[in-house]
Amino acid sequence: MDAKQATVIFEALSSDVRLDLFRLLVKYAPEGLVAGEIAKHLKVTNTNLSFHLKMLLYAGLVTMEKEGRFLRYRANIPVMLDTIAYLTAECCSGRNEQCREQHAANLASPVALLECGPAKKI
Amino acid sequence: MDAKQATVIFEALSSDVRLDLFRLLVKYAPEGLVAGEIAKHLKVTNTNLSFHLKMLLYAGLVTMEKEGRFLRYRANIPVMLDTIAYLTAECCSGRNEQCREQHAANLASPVALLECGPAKKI
DNA sequence: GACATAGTTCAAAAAATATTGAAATATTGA
DNA sequence: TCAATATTTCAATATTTTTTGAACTATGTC
Repeated sequence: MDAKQATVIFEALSSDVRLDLFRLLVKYAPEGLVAGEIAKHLKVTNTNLSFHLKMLLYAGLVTMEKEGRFLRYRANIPVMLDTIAYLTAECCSGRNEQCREQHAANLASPVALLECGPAKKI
Repeated sequence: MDAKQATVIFEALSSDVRLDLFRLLVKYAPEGLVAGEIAKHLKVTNTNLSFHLKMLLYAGLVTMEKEGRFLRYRANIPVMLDTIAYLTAECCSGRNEQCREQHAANLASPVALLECGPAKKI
């Protein structure tokens, strides 16, 4: 994955509606949902749902399959895994061991977050 | 991390300029860079750089520290690790086995070592 | 064929984001 | 103190994204 593809994916995930949408499809994986079922779960008009689904499709985060007169959407998990791999590479930049240790420490004691890289935290 | 925070982070990463900016700061971690140094690396006006840095700060992805008359910016790696943990949880949603298989099939990248599933981080 | 259903596309309006130059703030050094 | 430097804030403009309702396409049913 390159930076351009990554920004398209982050843009796809940067709206409340679309993140909810994607998480819903993950929840209903691997069967997915048809558009009408999605509309029942989320409070958006059909038109707007189409718009956001198209953005997720463009980013490659979901797939679409025709099913009679329905359209079934599914989360594309491998693309999400590639995204995670990209962030993992970007966030540590060759300091993977260090980051992994500190992340483990973070999980062990969430209050005292250890720093990975810079010695500052918010 | 909740969905609201996640969308703010994805929004921060959804612009070419800001993704480049964040990756630059990761590259120069843990020392970070002062604003002027950043401006030399990226082709952006100072004003616009300030604007984008502020968004990354708001998302928590970078930290700022005063240094005489300079301002030093650093990537906040723990926040990125939390983001990866969030995506890892979102992408599999209780179907860890299935995702792990897909991930194994995906492992062309030498970097990605994350497993899938909420309680399985690193 | 006529009709209802599922979902999309289109065009316009509304809202949010990005970029710019000028002015402001703060720090350093002479 | 004065001038130079580093960087931000402000206000205006340009651009992009989101939302909406109406019209359209395709499928299934009677």
